[in-house]
Amino acid sequence: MNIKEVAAYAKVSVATVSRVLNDDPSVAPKTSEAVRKAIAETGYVRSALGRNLRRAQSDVVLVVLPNMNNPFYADIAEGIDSRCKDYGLSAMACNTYGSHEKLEYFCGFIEKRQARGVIIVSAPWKRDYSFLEGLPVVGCCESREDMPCAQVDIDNVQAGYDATKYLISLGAKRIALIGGGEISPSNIKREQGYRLAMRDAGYPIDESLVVNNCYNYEQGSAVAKRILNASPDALFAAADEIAVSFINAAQDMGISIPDELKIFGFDNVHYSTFVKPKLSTIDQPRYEMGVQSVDQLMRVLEGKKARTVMCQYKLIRRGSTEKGVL
Amino acid sequence: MNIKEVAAYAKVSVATVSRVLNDDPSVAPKTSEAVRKAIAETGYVRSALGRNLRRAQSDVVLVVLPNMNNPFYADIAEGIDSRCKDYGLSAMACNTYGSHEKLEYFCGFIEKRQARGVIIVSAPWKRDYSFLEGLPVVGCCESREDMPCAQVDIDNVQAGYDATKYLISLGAKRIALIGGGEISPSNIKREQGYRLAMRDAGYPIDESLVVNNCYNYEQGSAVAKRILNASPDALFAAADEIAVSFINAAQDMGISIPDELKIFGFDNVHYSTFVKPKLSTIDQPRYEMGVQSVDQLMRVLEGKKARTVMCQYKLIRRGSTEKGVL
DNA sequence: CTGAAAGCGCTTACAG
DNA sequence: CTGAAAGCGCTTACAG
Repeated sequence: MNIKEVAAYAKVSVATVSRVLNDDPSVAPKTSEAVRKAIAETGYVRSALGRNLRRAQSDVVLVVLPNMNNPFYADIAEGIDSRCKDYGLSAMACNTYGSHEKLEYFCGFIEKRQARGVIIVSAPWKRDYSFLEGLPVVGCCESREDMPCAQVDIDNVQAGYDATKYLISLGAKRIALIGGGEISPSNIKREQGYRLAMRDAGYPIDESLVVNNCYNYEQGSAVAKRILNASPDALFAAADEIAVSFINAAQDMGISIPDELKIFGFDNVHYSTFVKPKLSTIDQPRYEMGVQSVDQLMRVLEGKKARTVMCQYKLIRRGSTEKGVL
Repeated sequence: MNIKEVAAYAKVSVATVSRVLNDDPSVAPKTSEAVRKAIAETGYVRSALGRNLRRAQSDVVLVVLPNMNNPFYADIAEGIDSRCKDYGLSAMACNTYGSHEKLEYFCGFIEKRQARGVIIVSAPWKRDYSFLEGLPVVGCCESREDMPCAQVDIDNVQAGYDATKYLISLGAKRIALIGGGEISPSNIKREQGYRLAMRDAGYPIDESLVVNNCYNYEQGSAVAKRILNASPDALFAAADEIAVSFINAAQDMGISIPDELKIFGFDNVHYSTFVKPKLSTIDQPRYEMGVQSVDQLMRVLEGKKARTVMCQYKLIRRGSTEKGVL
């Protein structure tokens, strides 16, 4: 069933059917009604292919993200979904699994006219991003200088600084840092913040307490013993999952939290409250960051100047750093 | 830049450019080379819109799922991604947030010609699924009789039976059941399996130990005290998140696990090993289920008979049910 | 208020 | 081996 058949069924021209489909007010009420009746009776569904080809634009926004394992992305996606709907667009998520080739492949959907724009959530960490130049693309999280597009993020240097300063305010002096990928922009910034705060407090950093390239629970557990044996009095992990691995490792070693060791994470994922004590962490406004990403993408699409947006994070105090706190 | 301009640039017809684009072997090597050069020099990217309209098909498979919060879906998505690639298709994920309207909306992409087919992961729980009749759609998880399409799932009745029987084999007699949605097909089946196993063992079910509509950690925590005060000797939760909430609640009440209470979950999500003791659970072959879903979808698209596939699950024994087990 | 016609960017039988 | 032409399903100026 195509528009021509519906037109014949309703005894009008295809132009008229098209006008009804597009709510053109110039169509006479009676004609419009007849066409709607024909559409209903035939079960006709307009082909987006014909329409999009003719209008030279798609109504799909691609959300390109590393994978769906991290629930951190879920709220961002929800913000994107919601705001896209406001603009009459549909968001669809594609996984790169960290592959730069896949990122390029999905961005290619713009040029192939299958997507109106792309929101890149936590871009893979290496490589050249110059191919994004001029494309309707917005980055969300893992913002970086060499990405030629508007980006949405939090101030990770400040967040790392705040977290460390908070631990210091609780009396910590020997603070371990367990970081993620050495080339991850956010990780680099969080470490910068950590180092600034330690310097400002006048505390030396014991480099044996600093570890990087620690991505998941298993890797955290693997280095935990060595770090904990060096007796830090606090620990700042660049991800909640790592922090949780240290909570467990510390408890196995009979180290009491938060008395002997304060542990601080990052991201406030839902299971950060499943552990005991509950994890203190940084909460990023994930949903809002998704919304902002769409807004900036729309600015690009409308030819307006898009800008890089820094969102407000929250420091969440819980039992892993303070006794008696929820 | 369109195919016409490339043709002019290469001094050939658009037909020839199209043939080169489609690797038609009838094109003379020299001509082909010249066209490829033109494409490279002009930076031409073929419009998928024109191509898809002409060929009357899209190369996108929509993966419709409730949300991205549950890492359970991540592995399914990865299996789908991987298998789609084998078929030259691109998988894109869309969230319904449990809305039946959104499910219908996304399935509409098939009729709008924007998607070749749809894989519905964990369909929303109520309503009429007859609109799927005849569409190239496959269901994955939460399989149901009234869904007129091929489906991929595990045998949830048997899994519930096995889990319960396993707890019984460890000496449990008063086994609590904490279920999810009362109208979720998988939940209903797991409870069936539980009841069958209890009956086969000749143990009565204390209905005060059976709870449903318990979806998340908070809801688990909310009912935990009442259930635990009724002193079950084991507990089967229809989701790991619920099981974890009970591990924590039991420990708060001074109940020792697994000695006084054995706890069993479902799904083997990654944080089921973050807790202490580690959680015994049922592991579904998520990746494989994703792969199978694509295979069945391809059968539908090729006009072959697709079938409903039951995958093998694994019962994972850990410390929440047995002392000394990893 | 409505219709005939051009055209979006491709692919593919058909003819040569 | 290559090109001219039709046509996929729409939208939209243009004419009336």
